Amino acid sequence: MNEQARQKKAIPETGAIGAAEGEARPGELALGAPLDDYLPYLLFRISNRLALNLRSDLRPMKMTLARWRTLSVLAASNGRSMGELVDHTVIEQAALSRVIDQLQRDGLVTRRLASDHNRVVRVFLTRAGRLMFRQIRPLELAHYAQAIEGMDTADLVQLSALLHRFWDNIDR
Amino acid sequence: MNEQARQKKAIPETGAIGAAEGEARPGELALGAPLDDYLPYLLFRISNRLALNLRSDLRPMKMTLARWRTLSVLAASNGRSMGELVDHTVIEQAALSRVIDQLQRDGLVTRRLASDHNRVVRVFLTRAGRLMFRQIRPLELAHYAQAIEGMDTADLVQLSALLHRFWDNIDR
DNA sequence: TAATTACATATGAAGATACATATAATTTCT
DNA sequence: AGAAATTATATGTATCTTCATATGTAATTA
Repeated sequence: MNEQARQKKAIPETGAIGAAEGEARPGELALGAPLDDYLPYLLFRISNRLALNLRSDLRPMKMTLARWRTLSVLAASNGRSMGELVDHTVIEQAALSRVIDQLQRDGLVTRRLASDHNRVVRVFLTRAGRLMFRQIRPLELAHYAQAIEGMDTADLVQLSALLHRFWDNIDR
Repeated sequence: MNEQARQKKAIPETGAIGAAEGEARPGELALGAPLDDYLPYLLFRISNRLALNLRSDLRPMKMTLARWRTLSVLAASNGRSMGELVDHTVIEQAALSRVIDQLQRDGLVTRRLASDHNRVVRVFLTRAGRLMFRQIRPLELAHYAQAIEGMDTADLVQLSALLHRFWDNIDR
């Protein structure tokens, strides 16, 4: 990411090369249209850049993104079932199962059968898990502070509201 | 994702279990604070849900998300170098190299040495690549249409502007 | 209540990604 | 110009994710 950043601003958003070859006929999807304003693509890039940036902080403490997000969800809402974690983390069930394996191996969470339903597994942070969360969260928040630089509360409230509407539309 | 959707609305955002254990002392990061309004987390969930939804459409045509996004970037801006593609797709260099391998194997792109710099590789869509793009794009746009249901142009312009500011802050 | 279906989680195998490093082409420095 | 540093891309290896399916538990039905 570092080397790439240096050259970034030099890249034209729509190359003459591509535009020449991909001219759209009327009624057809434009091949040479810029992607930058397409919201899903913008959202994706933001999310992945944030992930990329955070990863460098996570690496020294042997933490991966999937594990970190899972830890965060548990920090906000301990004792969730696997299924609930799947929904909250947006990690696939099979992957989540192994994410929890790893967190458990590292002593950060424990699995316990739900008292009422013997097929439901609930996941709990351990003391070490809570400690790890408290240790990493500030690093994440530092990134966030940079991301919202120059944006005031009204902007953020607005952005949050719009994103929630977006989310409600796709989450089903 | 389907089974999970059914139970989703029943999940309380902050569990009493977690809240009880993770009470924050003054000046400390809240352990039991809801994650839902934390923007990076919201962005991540949106991005991943979109990805998850799209993947089911991509699967039948043997297309993966990384390959699709790369194809999209090339459709918007053909003949980019590997490095430029890394920036635009936010896929890591090593991963992108193999993504291009695959696309090339499938006959959707070709690699060509840049005429002036013998170490930069430029990537071009083939006819088949353009066809594939035109075939998949409508599916993606259908998802998008659903995502922005109920949002008017002003909302979208606003959202886009805010996200661009966010992006500019983190992209370096 | 035995059989059937649905649900929650786990696991094997294949494929994809990440990290470190290799290779090769330029550029910079002295 | 020659040596050292930089840049662009590729590749080996370990780890992670995905897809398909297995396993065990609970709910439904005949």
